[in-house]
Amino acid sequence: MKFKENEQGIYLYGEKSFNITHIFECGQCFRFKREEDGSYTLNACGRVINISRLENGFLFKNTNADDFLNIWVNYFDLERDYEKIKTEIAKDDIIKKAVDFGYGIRLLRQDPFETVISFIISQRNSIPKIKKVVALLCENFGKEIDFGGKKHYAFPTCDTLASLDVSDLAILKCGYRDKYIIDAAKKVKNGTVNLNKIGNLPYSEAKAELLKIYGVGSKVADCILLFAYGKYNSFPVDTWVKKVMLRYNVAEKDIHSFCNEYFGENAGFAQQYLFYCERESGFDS
DNA sequence: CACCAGGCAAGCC
DNA sequence: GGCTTGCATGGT
Repeated sequence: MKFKENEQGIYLYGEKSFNITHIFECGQCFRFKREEDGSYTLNACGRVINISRLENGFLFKNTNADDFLNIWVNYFDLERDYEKIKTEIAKDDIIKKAVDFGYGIRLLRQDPFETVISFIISQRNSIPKIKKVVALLCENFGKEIDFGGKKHYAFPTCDTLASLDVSDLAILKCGYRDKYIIDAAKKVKNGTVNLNKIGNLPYSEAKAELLKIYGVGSKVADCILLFAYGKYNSFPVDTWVKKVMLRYNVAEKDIHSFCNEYFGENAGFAQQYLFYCERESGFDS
């Protein structure tokens, strides 16, 4: 991981496994906007940055060396060797093609509470709809952030959401998920669910802690463990992944055991390449 | 009109 | 434990 600080921000270079389209469009994160110039504006960690692709690297605007080292290196998982992971998991033509297609994916280290709420919203929703609902949630209940002459909004705090009533979320038009959001915020606030200890728990215990939340099931818990806590043996199974696994001739009930055996401790990375390729490329024969 | 979207809880057995 | 059904909303 190599970078330089300049008057515009941070220039990241020499990293093959980094592509802003792959990172943001692969369905792990919902608070970004693709600008007309092809750059991406990201809202995360209470900050707003803009990332654009240059000839041999990427320019991160609205940051500096301190913030980059303290926040964004961790958020973008920049110290991990993705070339090595991709080589290890590319065991057949299906996963090889998916890795080639989404070669620049990185699994982000997102905020646990934001990830819990976002993936509660994600259930039985399309990604564009999820982005709309999350944006409305932030605009209505998040703290204002100024960037580029525009107003942006941080993700609402747990305290703020825990103080609301289900009816306060009617403006989100998120359907039956409104009560799940309130339940999650209240259980995190009163300590029924401890998001701080999950990172130190083994996979199954960490998952059990998340399943205490009304509206969090197996798939949403797996997404939270993978996208917020870096539990890379987690393998979320949704409708797209089920489609891919049909090509491996694996029955739905056997997907987890098969993938943990086949892809090993890096199953979560494989899942994300497969999901992105299946959804974006019309991979079918 | 039907069917689907990064599923889940509740009610059965 | 597994299987079935209802579920809010918007897009195609």
